[in-house]
Amino acid sequence: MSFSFDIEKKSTEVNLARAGVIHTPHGDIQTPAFITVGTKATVKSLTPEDVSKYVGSQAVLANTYHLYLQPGDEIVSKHGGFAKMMNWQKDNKPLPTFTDSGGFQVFSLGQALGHGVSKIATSEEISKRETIEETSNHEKLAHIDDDGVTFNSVVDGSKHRFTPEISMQIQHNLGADIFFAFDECTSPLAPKDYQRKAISRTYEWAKRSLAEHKKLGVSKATGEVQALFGIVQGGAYEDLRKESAHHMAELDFDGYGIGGSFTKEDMGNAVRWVNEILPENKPRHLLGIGEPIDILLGIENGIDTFDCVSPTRIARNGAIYTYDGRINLHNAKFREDMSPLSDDASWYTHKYTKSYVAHLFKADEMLASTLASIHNLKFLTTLCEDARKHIISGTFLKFKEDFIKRYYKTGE
RNA sequence: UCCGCAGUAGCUCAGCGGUAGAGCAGUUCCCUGUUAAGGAAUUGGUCGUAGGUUCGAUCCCUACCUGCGGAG
Repeated sequence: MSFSFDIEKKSTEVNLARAGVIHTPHGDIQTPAFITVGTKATVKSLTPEDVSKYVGSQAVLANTYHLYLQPGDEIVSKHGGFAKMMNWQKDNKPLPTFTDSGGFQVFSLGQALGHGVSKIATSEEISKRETIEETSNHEKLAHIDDDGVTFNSVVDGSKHRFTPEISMQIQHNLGADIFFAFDECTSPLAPKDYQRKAISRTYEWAKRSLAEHKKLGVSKATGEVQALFGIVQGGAYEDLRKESAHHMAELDFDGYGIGGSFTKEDMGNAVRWVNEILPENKPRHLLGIGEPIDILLGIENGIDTFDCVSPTRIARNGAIYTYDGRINLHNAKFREDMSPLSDDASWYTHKYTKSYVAHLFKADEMLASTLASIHNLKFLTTLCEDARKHIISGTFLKFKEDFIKRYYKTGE
């Protein structure tokens, strides 16, 4: 069985939104869908059963950079791929997986390291970018050239090199159903001419990724066909985004990722510029995004799948999503709040009070991270499921507006 | 009863003749292809009580109170 994508229903209200199904050798993904991040072949603080059963995640995304360094992609391959290694399945049936190419680490361990630079910037920060000078070579853990990236391991400091070819070889060992071309993710604070250079480099790397993938054939780990997605870059610039989208659209990828940096205000626009160009019949993944509002904007503008560390990261630090906005369980007012974490009785986290989970956070208990992570992942997973239903029933816009009205009513 | 030691932020403790600091706790904030169970900000004190010395006492002196240890 191989890879394909069916569009089940195009939105009757907005041009780009659609509900679909991604078929993979390890099961289907109903889209739009939130893909849970398990960087090192584990979703932090959760068992695979938590993720499949209590969250209901359809797929997990792991990272090439991290698994290459630890435990090493050859070991992952000996397990039959990272899905098997981490026991990612439900009722003994395999579930789909993604791997990211390691391109993002070029940014997060390179230009961004030590600067507190996020890939999401405000336009204000971008206008002040000249105050951010080039990081000195001693501080950076990654150095980019046209052929690839040389970097130092965050595990032990040892020196390594990624090229598009090496990323493909590693990802064939990791064995995900869907994996990404090796790209360069730029800082939102990088000047435009650098971002222009980065999209042509990403284009060259995309062609090399595709060629290497074809040469390698099926996954070494699973013996199955893998789908390769090309990545569109271009920062917050409309012309660069469109140029990059045209680059990728002309290549024979199975689907597309939209990566890189956006301004908070322009994310929906950037996604629309790109998705109006990308071929309609191929799935589109928005890399590393999702706050609830961003997910709705992405779906409206033609995104099929998302992944994001935010739900689990903020969960580990005490924050959870609610339909009335994000709350911080460290706040004193939750000490005696007897209401359930989730109002929905069908959710696993309905059984726990805010007071209890707040206590777990204050006591520094591991279960706090577990419960909050289950909750936040369930929230985003459900958000995507609900969006899907409303696209099919033709009521997406009202659903989106109602959600946003309620979510932002109380704060921000 | 005597001797010694100690009383400084909610807790554990620094400090010093020029009207006080830290860590933790507390109170908040931040996190978007995870170097993240991470990071940041910030509120708290008539320095045990009462006198005295001094230009000036949390610091030196006296008494008292409280706690701990020792002697009896």
